[in-house]
Amino acid sequence: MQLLFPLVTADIALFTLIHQRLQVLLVQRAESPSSGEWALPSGILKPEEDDRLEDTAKRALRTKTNVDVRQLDQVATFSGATRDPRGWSISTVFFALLPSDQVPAVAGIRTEAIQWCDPEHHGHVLAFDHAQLLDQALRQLRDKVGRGALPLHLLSTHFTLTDLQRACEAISGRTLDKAAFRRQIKDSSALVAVEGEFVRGAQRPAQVYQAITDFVF
Amino acid sequence: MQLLFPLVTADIALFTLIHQRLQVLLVQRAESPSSGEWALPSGILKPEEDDRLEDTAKRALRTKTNVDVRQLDQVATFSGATRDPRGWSISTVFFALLPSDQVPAVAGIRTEAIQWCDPEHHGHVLAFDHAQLLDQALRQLRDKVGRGALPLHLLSTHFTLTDLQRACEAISGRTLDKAAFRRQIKDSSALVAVEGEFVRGAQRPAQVYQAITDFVF
DNA sequence: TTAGTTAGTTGCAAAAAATAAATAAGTATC
DNA sequence: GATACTTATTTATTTTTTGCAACTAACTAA
Repeated sequence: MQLLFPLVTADIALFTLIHQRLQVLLVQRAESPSSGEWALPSGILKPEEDDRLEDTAKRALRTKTNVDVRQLDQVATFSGATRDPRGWSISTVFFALLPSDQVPAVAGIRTEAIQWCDPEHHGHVLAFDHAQLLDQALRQLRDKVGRGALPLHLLSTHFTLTDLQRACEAISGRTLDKAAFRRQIKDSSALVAVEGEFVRGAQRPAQVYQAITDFVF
Repeated sequence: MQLLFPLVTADIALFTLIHQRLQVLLVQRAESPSSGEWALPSGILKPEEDDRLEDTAKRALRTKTNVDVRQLDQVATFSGATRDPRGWSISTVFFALLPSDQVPAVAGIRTEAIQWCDPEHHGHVLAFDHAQLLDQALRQLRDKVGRGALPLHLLSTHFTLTDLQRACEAISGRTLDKAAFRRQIKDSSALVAVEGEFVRGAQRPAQVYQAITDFVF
């Protein structure tokens, strides 16, 4: 069956850090088509409800995974007659970052299961062209961080510079130099030290930082 | 009136060089809404005709301006209930580059006029949110060239290194250093010299270059 | 006290980028 | 034909950025 109008969806690659590893949230589809297969969380546009496609994405995430995100980055829009068996479809892909302490444990309605997976070797065959969508989302996240953007949304509001460096390393997939990393942060002036607050361990206490008030990823 | 389904369009910012200046193609709309106002060339998705949104964009450009482009770069997708008076709409924006010797002179059907304009100071109030779309297209072009991509599609198949440097300067809006520019080109190895072919003037002849066969912008 | 651990800084060499200068190869003019 | 002029192309020099290693700081644990 061919639809007169295209199917319009918003898909999200939601990233988090678990044990210093970058993970992406996948859901097992509960409905046809591709029921039982794994995919990115996805929602169909509801013009009466959504102001913009960003809202479709947020709503989908809330409905299927009980997660609320504020920051969304648009990755790209995929379109065509064959990428979804229901017919001509348009999917705008976003990615979002979530601190590990907000990791959802409960599946939403109409979703069989949700799971955090390694975005590169997720071990599932993904439905539709979602493998490609995820690839591109991951690449865009890496490029952005590689160009100096600080993925603060992966961390709690208060964090140490080592926390942040570990996050960047998890994203880029390689270890970074401590001195160079701190130089870069000094230059960006996107962080402020929280005076008098430290994280203690079996070593010299680490200064706690937070984002400046008007920080944007 | 509110549509049940969103209006889906593809919009193009078509750039060229005229007298060493970067220009973008604007069209004067011949139909409602916003008839008479200036805008980016835009077309409505026809699922029966278009394989992907890229095809919608190419078709729109062909129809309205008699221009055929091969390379398209996706910029972003804009969406919302209020950006187009016809109702909930989705516009995926692309940009393309065209050599100045393929500049179209004739307006297509359903277009009152077409005009090459300075993309930053085009002197028109643009319809819908097209000023924003154009801004973002220009920014993306600049970023890409700033990261080392060579805008060969703005030039003829044969060109000199100075031609190419002028093109990059027109895009970035500042003068570039000759030595550094040539080093960058050597490193990229995206060009090959056309043996024995030179451009002559009142000076030392300039070596002619062309893109390698599998060049991608 | 001492060993161990991570935080944070400093110094330097290598690499890269920006700037300047020199050389090359032609045309136009005297 | 010599000289001036113009732009192409390369070479040299300086400055800035980056990568690496070492060093000091400040704590805990034994």
